[in-house]
Amino acid sequence: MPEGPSLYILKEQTARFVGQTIVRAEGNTWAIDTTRLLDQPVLALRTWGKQFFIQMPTMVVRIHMLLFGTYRINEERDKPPRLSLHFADGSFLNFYACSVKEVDCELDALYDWEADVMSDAWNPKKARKKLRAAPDMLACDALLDQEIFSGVGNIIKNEVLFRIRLHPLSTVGALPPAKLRALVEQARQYSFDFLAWKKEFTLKKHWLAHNQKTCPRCHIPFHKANLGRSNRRTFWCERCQKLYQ
DNA sequence: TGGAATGTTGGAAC
DNA sequence: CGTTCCAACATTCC
Repeated sequence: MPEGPSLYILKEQTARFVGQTIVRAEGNTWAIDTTRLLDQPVLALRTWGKQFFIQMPTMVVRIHMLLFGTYRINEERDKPPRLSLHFADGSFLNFYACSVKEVDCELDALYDWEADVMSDAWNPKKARKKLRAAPDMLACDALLDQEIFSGVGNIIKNEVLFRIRLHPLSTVGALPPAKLRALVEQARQYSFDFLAWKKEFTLKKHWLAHNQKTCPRCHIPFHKANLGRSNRRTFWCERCQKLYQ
């Protein structure tokens, strides 16, 4: 569920709730008082990277799916919902095993919307500028930095690095300008490929590096290790992916 | 079947 | 005081 494109799908599927009023709110969340949601109209549903915001007149609730979060629309699961919102027309939206919290209403001041790779506001020039300002950062960490590439997760990281033939331990400052540009371009492009494949339920089938044993390009075994400050699982080909440092 | 994983946070430890 | 490390959360898959 949790990378940016999946949240984009969530936003699409829940657009029908914008403008509706919450007539019942419950769930096992401990972080907010669900009675405060009662009788509030949903003013907007937004995403920033992997986060989902429910904007109401007097509060904004943030949902983060973390690793295991799920949701259902007009459908129950066999697990208790973390947050369940029922609307005047009888429809409902349930979230499970996610993080729920109230955030400051000033969303525009809190988040850099130009950093969201799924957003119309995505600003590749600004992303390159942020990268140039962090020359010591490793490529594998840069892609997971939500301030630069909001919405990119570990799958997208591995696939982008493989696609642009960049070694995960390359330092950002050592990248030739064309490679830096490709990194930024593909962070967005792969995210939209991810979105299309996710919608047709063929995402895993299209993985070239993530969770793979052998390089599909040169057929030698992939390396697999937890790399970088982020210490996340990384798959790469020592032959195809060039190291810059 | 135990362990790891599409992720983040907060607090302890240094 | 800054940074780094680690547990916690909770579900699915192999």
